[in-house]
Amino acid sequence: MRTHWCGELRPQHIGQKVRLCGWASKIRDHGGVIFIDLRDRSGIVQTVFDPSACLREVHKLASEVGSEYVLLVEGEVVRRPPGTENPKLPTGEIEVRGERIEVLNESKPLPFPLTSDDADEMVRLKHRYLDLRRQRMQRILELRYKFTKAIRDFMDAEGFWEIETPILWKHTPEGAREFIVPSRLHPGKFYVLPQSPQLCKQLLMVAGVERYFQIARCFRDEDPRADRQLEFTQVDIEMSFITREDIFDLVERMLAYAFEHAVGIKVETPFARMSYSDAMERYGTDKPDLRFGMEIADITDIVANSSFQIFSQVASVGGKVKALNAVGCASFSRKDVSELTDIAKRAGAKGLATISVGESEIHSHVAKFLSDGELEAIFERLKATAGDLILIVADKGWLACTALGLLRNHIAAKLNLKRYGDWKFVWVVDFPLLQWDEEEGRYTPVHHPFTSPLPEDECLLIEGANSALPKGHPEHPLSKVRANAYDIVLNGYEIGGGSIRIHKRQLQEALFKAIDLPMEEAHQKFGFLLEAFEYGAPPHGGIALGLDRIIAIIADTENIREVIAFPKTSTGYDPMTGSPTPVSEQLLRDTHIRLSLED
RNA sequence: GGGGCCGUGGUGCAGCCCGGUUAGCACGUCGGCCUGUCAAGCCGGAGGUCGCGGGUUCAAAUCCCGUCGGCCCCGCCA
Repeated sequence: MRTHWCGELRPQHIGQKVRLCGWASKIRDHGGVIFIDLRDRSGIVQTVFDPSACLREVHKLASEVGSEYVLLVEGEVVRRPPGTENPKLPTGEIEVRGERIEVLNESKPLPFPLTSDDADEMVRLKHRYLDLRRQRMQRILELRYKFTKAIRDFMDAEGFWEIETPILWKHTPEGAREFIVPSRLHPGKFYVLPQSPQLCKQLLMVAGVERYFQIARCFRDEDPRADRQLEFTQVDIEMSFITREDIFDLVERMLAYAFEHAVGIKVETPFARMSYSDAMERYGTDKPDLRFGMEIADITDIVANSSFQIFSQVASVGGKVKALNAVGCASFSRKDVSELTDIAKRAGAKGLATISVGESEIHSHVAKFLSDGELEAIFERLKATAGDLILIVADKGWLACTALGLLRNHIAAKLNLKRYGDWKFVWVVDFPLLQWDEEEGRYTPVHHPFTSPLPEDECLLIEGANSALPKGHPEHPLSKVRANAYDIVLNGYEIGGGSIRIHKRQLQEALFKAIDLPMEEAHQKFGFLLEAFEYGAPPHGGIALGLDRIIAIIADTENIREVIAFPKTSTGYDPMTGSPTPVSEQLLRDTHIRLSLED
């Protein structure tokens, strides 16, 4: 139908007759000359219908065109008259002199403007097919395609096979709440949609596939957030006969390749690395944003004996006094500071001490309790100079760090330190393998129950079984086992995580014992995997990357719905189709389901 | 499960605090004029149960209660 794309026309096409297809984006009818901006996937080009240069009926047809009419326009590419070029358009030096116009379809007036970005999201989602017509959304769709394409190209070159795994899967307790699918052929029984292809990809390793990947859809029936959806996509990878170094190397090269080939962004490799405990100590989070400094410092030793009772008391019971230098924030208003205090309190801190450093004086409600020597030592440790604002939280170590971590992010956002175009990847390693679950009264896996411990920590798993210390105690061997697991973090967002898996029965049994999962029950839940592991399972490990989140970061949006073609609202509703909906009585009967709705 | 913010013609907003004209503005839309615009311009018109229900009041977009929907956060997300 067409000879060219609208957006590709340049001065080099001048003189050519072209036939274009697209939508009428913007119409400027001067009574005489009519301009119609014709838009297709590639961009926009101005078409002109001049009554002195085209047939009368062509001009009449053009005058009847409405917004978003679907058009076929034929004409000659000409240079725009001097002074009328539009530098805002890539095609702005030329225009198409319309000689023929055909209305392929009409359009009703639109429910929201396609030319601005601030329409109500609900309306956009209801008419997503219109929303996706907008150039910004098309760029995102294109970016997402190019990114996954690059990943496929790269993984192919590395010898990986993309293998599809079942969507109808088996219910396995632990982990996220699952979506269930009733079985018509097995009355009263259900499939579930996979939270991730985790177990499948491990079975593929037992199967000798060695190098697997998949752009995999995953489903979790948890409350969505700005950066979460009920269904999302992960780049799922698993390899045999490797150590975590191999995974790091592969993923670093893969991301560098995809960033460069999809978006032209050069990414520095190798990525930074940081232990979990380091991340918590220095940044107060397991997903530090390394685009800016402002590290958290420990000043417990400086103020342990100070006359400020809150500090000395916390120190004497094993707590920590942590501080952060909000560089250049001395001028924060009372309101700003009270906002900071609220954030700290939300994290569980009892309060926030601040010291505002001036040229010759300091402003602080705690300074009078601190000696000059103590103040000097604090300034020195935080490299504080005039104009800075020091924030101090005294509490249990991890709580003080977490509170300051939140403040660090808040202040950086306020000071505009989270700059777009800065790509700071970091591997966070050596997570604890287990965490104590107060409610359930047992240890639970931080990652998942097939994550191996660091080789040097395996003995702690055995020791743990015989320890005299109460479970949950921070010094209990089981609290101290580090996992051979890793997260990858980009600009403060966790974009993926993985581990080297357990592949030996003995270690797996020790792990189940540590989390108080009887072998019998383990077999009920994961029997197929445990059995598979008895037939020569190779050492293996892998990672899963959150594709939606990565695309969102590149597209510079906090909202993951922006990078999903047909997303759902934060209650899991789809305004376009109206789903979820009730189903017919017949379908319920077929699938042996009786509803018991309250009220 | 809990908390915060929001809901006013098709779209984006104002009005709400301190109740009282015909609910205002911009965009879009419709009609007219207009031969170089690109946020085209000028003139005119249509379009609103102020999310819904209840209450207070002589009187409610405005105050109160409830409810529905949206967004964000905590819990949750191995």
